[in-house]
Amino acid sequence: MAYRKTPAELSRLEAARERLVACATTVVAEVGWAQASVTAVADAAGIAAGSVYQHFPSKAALAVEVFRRAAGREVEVLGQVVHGSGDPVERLESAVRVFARRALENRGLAHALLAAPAEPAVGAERLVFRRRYRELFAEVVREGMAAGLLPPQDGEITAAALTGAVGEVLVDPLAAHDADATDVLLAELTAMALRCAGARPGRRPSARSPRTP
Amino acid sequence: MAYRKTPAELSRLEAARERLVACATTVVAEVGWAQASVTAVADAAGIAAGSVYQHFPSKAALAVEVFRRAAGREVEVLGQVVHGSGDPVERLESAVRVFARRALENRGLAHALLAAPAEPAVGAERLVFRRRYRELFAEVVREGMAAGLLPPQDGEITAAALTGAVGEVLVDPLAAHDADATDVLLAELTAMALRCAGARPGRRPSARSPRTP
DNA sequence: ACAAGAAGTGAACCATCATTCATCCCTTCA
DNA sequence: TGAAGGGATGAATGATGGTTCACTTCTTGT
Repeated sequence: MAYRKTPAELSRLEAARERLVACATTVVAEVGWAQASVTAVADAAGIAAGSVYQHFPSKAALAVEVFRRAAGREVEVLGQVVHGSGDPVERLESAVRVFARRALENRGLAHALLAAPAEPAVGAERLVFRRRYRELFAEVVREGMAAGLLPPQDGEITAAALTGAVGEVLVDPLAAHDADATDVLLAELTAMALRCAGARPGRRPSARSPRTP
Repeated sequence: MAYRKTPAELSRLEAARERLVACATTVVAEVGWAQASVTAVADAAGIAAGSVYQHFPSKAALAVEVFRRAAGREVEVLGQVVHGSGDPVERLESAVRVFARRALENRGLAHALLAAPAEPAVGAERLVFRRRYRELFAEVVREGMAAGLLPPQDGEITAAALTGAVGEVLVDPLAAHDADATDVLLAELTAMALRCAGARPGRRPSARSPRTP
């Protein structure tokens, strides 16, 4: 009799689950949470609707997993920048640039993570991750104040403002889509962010084309 | 026979419609769009669910009307401040303070207008009004630049950032609710906004308690 | 006061999905 | 090879909530 154990069969299960999460992420990035029905997601993954429940107890659980994975990646990347090298102001500038660039590279996903209407479970998760974004920005702002590079301010509020500001600029169809316009947008955004935190202007003119990580 | 004409009966109809919109606004401010079912709204207005369709062809139409009224009031008030007296920087500061204060005074409504998940029709309307907010901020930023009070920048981007920043700070449960904390929050917010637009600091120390319209 | 017409009612209707489950099929082990 | 244990299936189920409509109630003008 075939007992419930399976040597490499488990990996097939795990792979199917991963594939499901990946496909669901794609669907959500393309059509938003509201249009991402269980059927649509299952179709995209090439499985039946019922099979989704082999991997997740509910649609909400799948949605939360999708959100956590995607948002976690962003927080991870942002954390690397914020905790990287350079003075606090440089790191703040890099953080905003990286945050914005990644969002511009995958607008659909950025919209889903930051703004798209979603079920309550995802909304709650969104608040959690927004706070993480904010905490990262707040850290570097506080460091900048401690180093005397930024004027006294409430780091939390500045951080919240930066999160909201970048999101607002990115989310609705304001900027063009060609690479040149993207560079200009990034330059304006980072300049705005530095002003917002009170960094003294006129350090570097915020170079356009050369690669600035 | 009573023909379809009605002298003062029309006003009763109009009053009922107004009452419906007002009650729906209250419900939305209290429980959000998602929980504001036709039944709930009708109950709040003291009418039957079916009667809603005497005044609006669909729930979406009612929702859009509710949104337009409320958001229109905000745009109106903001426009008065932006087109009021004082130098551009003063008007920018006032605009942010008024925007934020009004939102703090009615958090539920602010959340509904700025962030709460909503049906597509309301989402579309939200984009329209966000653009109006932005245009107002952008105007005063451009004036500030023309007057040499603000450094060169993309007024649209700064305006979008201000809208997003204020929304972000206000919307999620960050700030306390007592009057004192509100004053501090408003002071920090306006200071952040002035930095964000690049206004030279140190003009007025942004008084706390005295009434600053 | 009465008839006609409009507004109000709320239970029934219908569409949309998430979820379930009887069944099928594939893999595993004797 | 064959039987058994689970994953996979997808049509049926159920819940939710917007919308409709046959009927009641109210107002109006004769």
